[in-house]
Amino acid sequence: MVRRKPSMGRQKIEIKRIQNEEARQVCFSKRRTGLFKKASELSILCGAEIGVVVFSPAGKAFSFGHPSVDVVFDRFLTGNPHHGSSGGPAADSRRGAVVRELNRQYMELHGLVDAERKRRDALEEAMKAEQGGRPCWWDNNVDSLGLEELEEYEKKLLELRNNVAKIADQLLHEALARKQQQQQQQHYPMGGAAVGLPGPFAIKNEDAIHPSLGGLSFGHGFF
Amino acid sequence: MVRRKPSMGRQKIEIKRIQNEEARQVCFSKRRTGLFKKASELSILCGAEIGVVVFSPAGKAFSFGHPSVDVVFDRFLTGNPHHGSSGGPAADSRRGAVVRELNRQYMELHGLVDAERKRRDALEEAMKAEQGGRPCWWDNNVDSLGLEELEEYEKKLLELRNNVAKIADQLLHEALARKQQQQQQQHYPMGGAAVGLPGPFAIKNEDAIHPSLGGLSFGHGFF
DNA sequence: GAATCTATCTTTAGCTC
DNA sequence: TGAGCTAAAGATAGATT
Repeated sequence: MVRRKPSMGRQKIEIKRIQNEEARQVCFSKRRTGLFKKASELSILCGAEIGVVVFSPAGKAFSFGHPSVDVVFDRFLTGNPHHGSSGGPAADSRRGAVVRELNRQYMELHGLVDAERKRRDALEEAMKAEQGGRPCWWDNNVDSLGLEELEEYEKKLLELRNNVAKIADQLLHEALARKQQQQQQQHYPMGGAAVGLPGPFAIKNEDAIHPSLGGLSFGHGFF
Repeated sequence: MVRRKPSMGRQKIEIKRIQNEEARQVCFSKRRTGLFKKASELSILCGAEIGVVVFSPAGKAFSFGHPSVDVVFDRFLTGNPHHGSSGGPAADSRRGAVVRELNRQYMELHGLVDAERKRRDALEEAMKAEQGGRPCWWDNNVDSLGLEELEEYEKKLLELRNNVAKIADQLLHEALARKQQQQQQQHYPMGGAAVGLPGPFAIKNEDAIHPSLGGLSFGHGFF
């Protein structure tokens, strides 16, 4: 009859960096799982929105989010005032820098158009006065030479500004979409608890992001 | 002698939304604290980088990060391949959409400038031929009427495009900087554990973001 | 390395102040 | 509203497979 080892059970540990690399890796896996479970429970129990990102020491990324990391981070970054949809007034603050600069440059260019228009008008005036009201044969075309195009430019520039505002607003979302493509969805069976997440949860493991790491050796391969 | 109630102790609960609003709020506070503590321990024990954002049901944001939420999220969003500095090649992909669209619009406008230049040249040619080489008295000024300005425009537009590219690249970092100003640093005494985080940790509570909520009443004030 | 086990440590539900 | 209490629930260090 073998003396059943009664197991020391869980031992108290000091919260400081674990020196043993293998033990550190095991602890990382266990606690990362536990952290995601806690996050999941918090979001379910209290209806809170949560985003968690964890990078292993080797740089591998894991994430948990409800309703999704992307939504939560976007809301965090844009200072979304409420549950409201993004792209509303909150988006203005995010794209504020771009639009402000575009407005400044637009006003500068608009000033040039205006100055050009005035100069042309004055020139036409002087011309008519000197020639006694008899116009050059191509006077009818003079407007199409530059002013028309300049005004076309001005219009285009306005469009440009508006487009850039929209694009700036989409910047983050596109980046996030790219991320989602690169990520494989990871199932969420959790230790053995089988909580069964009811809502649109998402746990991701970004394997595909750092393909170059595959060739590097990190001791025992800490991810 | 009053019968000391022996306390039922912790009761098992089902992981589903807590209906009682007050109980939900209490649970949120406790578990949020616990979640941040777990995150902190994970980052210390395993040297992992972690970012956590939690929105209370009322929309108030809390965050924990090591080394900081901003760093971790930026790394997550840009797909930072390693610990490297942000703003490197990864930033190109982030601003790709903006720059691509600006290039498209720039090419369109450039086409207009070119067409205008050709039309003007042709017109001047025809004019000279018809008048037998005798120019209008203001022929010397004709070039300054529009073409010069158009070319000025073209140049400005190029600057605009380059500026926007730079600005787009700074978008996220500016948003992050704004966030940091709005946030008050919150101490991290944790329940009563006094773990004493040694590194550059950061727990934040974004009180200042939703001043308008101050006037709203959320039942018992769920934040 | 990942899954399992178990004794213990840690978290927290329900109350009280 | 927040801090503290108590005891049961839950997480996990260490060891084993």
